[in-house]
Amino acid sequence: MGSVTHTDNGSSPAAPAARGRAADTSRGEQTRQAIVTSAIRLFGEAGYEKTTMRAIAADAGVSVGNAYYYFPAKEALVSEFYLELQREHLARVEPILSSGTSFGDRLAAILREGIEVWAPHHAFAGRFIGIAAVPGSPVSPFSEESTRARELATSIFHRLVDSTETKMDPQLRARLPQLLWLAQLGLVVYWVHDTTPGQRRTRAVVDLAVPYLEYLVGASRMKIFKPLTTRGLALLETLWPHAAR
Amino acid sequence: MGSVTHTDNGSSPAAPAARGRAADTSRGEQTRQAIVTSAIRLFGEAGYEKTTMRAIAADAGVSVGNAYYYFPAKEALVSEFYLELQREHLARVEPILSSGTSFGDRLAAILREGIEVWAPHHAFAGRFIGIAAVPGSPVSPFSEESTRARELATSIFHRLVDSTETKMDPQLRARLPQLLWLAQLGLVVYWVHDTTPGQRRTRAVVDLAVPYLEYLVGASRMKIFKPLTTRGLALLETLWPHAAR
DNA sequence: TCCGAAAGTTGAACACGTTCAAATCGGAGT
DNA sequence: ACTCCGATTTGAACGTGTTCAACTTTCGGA
Repeated sequence: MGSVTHTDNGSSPAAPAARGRAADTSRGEQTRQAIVTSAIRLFGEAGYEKTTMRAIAADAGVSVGNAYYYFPAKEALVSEFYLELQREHLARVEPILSSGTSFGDRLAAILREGIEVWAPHHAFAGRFIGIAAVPGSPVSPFSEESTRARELATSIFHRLVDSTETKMDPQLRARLPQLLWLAQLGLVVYWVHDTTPGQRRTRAVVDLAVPYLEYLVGASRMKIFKPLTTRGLALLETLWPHAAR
Repeated sequence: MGSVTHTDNGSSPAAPAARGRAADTSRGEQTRQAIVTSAIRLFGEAGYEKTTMRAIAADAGVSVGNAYYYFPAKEALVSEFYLELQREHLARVEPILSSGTSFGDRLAAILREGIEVWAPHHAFAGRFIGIAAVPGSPVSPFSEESTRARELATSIFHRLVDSTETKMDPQLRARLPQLLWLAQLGLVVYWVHDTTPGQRRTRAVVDLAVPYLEYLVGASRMKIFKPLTTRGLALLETLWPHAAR
């Protein structure tokens, strides 16, 4: 869980006078990490609301004000939590991508691992989605700030698609990673609202949806489905122009 | 805008001792309305965060505590705002449903009117979605509490589908209203995040998506599309069992 | 070795959402 | 007219996220 190489994410230790931007002064980075660690643990233990900034600061052994020196708001700490889980997901996905199984099997495995990683934090995820859904938020999956995280996520599907031999419409192939990312987004929203024990409903949806997607993808190369594919992709192009990754 | 007949919604004036449930004691209802009116106006003027409970109470001429006698939280007032706009949308949709134009034209008109109604509150809608997205929230479109609002919304699409003569798979016809509701939900999410001036991107999406949907619906009765339709509906059935309206 | 500026840190203070014990009101029953 | 009793109303108080002016530490260069 914990010890994953920390990719230098965009979050800044310097809210004031952000010009210096040196790699990481040992002291500052240490404090920052202490805060993040405490926040993640407390969020996981007590949820979002119950975990107060004062508690996080106390647990990390710093003052409240100091936490705000490194993070502009409580929400920013949530995004650290998210990054932690995304790294975990990424690590678990690696062997799946390397495996030689079919497109559908690997897609299902990727989605299931995502659910698995988040499962212990279902309650927290509800709050998280509330924060991520508001447009201005840096945690929003559509925001400028999360471009990196978005690319990281789509890169998974890029590798999946690139390494699959399933025949499909070439235009679709080019766009499939983004479509899968969107599908995953929808799945997450569904999962968060899924109150069945262990979110078993969501798992059932995956079981059904993945073969369906596989079928659709395969069908895309058939002549009769061309208009469906083409027009769908045209819609996607309006929705999400290809230039903007 | 303002003077729409007030359908007796579920919100309660009685947080404490809610058993009596009499129609509406003149006094209480008057206070309640004053608070709602002030809240809606201030939300519209200054947004969600900027509008404080103290300001709402002051504007309505009551004490802060009194506002909490009628509404359990600030969020509850947001749902009043939402209801107001939904009523407005409903009113505008009425003539559209009665019009004899094609399925697609009416669907597009319905969606466009929705955008029109919300357009002045784009910023506010961002916050609103953040609140609605969290599972426990009574404002969540999937929550128990908003069953009524959900039914009201789907009823629009029910009437649209029932009064359309477009040929389509009968199974699909039975489920189409819910699918359209889901599509509308997606559109709203997209619109909220659409930063193009006047949200013109969203309008373009409607222009493209509606004919596409019309095409898909029409195609559903063709033999070659049967598996696509059937399996899609099976997925929907898992996702959202028909029994649970 | 010392200085000064930058980085880091502090805790009190502020504004806000929310709670609650107490005060007030209004009308039904006598 | 009087008395209850529930419905309504109040405002002070609490806990929270956030800000900020002041303080301390660090460290490169004279």
